[in-house]
Amino acid sequence: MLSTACVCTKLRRSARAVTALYDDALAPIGMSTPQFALLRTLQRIGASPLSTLAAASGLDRTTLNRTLQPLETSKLICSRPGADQRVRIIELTGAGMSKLALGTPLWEQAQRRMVDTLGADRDQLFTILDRIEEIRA
Amino acid sequence: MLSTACVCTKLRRSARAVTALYDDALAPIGMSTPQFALLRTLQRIGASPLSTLAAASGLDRTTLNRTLQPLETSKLICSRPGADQRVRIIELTGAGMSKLALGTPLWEQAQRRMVDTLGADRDQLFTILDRIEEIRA
DNA sequence: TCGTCTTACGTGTATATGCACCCAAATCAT
DNA sequence: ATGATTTGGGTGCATATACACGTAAGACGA
Repeated sequence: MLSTACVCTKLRRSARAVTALYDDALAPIGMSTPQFALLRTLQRIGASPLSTLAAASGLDRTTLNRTLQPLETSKLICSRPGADQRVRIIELTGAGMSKLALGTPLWEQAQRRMVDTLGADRDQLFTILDRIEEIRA
Repeated sequence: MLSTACVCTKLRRSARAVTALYDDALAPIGMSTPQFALLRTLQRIGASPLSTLAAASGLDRTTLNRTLQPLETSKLICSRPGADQRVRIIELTGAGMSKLALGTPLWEQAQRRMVDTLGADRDQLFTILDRIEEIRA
């Protein structure tokens, strides 16, 4: 593989590699990393409007909507209108929580692999990535 | 946006942010960052079989095929069979080279923005990402 | 040389991602 | 109250990404 000086290409490439690792780990429960990450986020913030969940995830609202569709089809999440009839509340179902419980050790396996590989560089990496996430202004 | 301990989520998030920055910069020539990166790679390695270009780019062969389609439609690249009738040689067209010339200062603008933001951390970041790219083994 | 194995590709399918544009509900100013 | 504005969502479209599967051409051994 050619080396690149392009920060964007470099980051995209590494993200793909890491995604493949986590996807492999999650394969037994038939979920992708973005999907599983969504369940984890929902668990943390609880039932929330679509836009709130999107903001929490750092995803575009429309992207989130599309990502939710297969999860709603497989009943891992459900949605209902809020008091404000415009909002759509997204919520974890019982099946979703079970899936989370099943997937967590699988996710931890990939995560441990990364943490071990990164060692002490992990803090530095996260610090740099924090800065990078704020760039688009 | 919620913070996350997940290395995968973190990397994907930053990659999206940086991609948006480069995409904005490249908007005047109507190309995405992955597309432009492909032209740059082609320029570096010259006319090559699909699989060679895929390996150089660190992309799946089938992903590359799909990414090439709009570029071939807009005549920025062309393809022809090689001596070995199985291979498909991908090549930059004149229009492709012109587009590269037009886009390069735009790409440099985004790249400079990143380099300035990262400062001395850039080397460390690249070193860490190099290690990360080798993880899936 | 004739089958067999390998290699290079293409396509079907599915998810990930976000912009432009549209609709409906809530809010606000007059 | 009512018309204008803002806010929350959904969809069409396009690209990005890769796995599974199928096909054709080259390579190679018996």
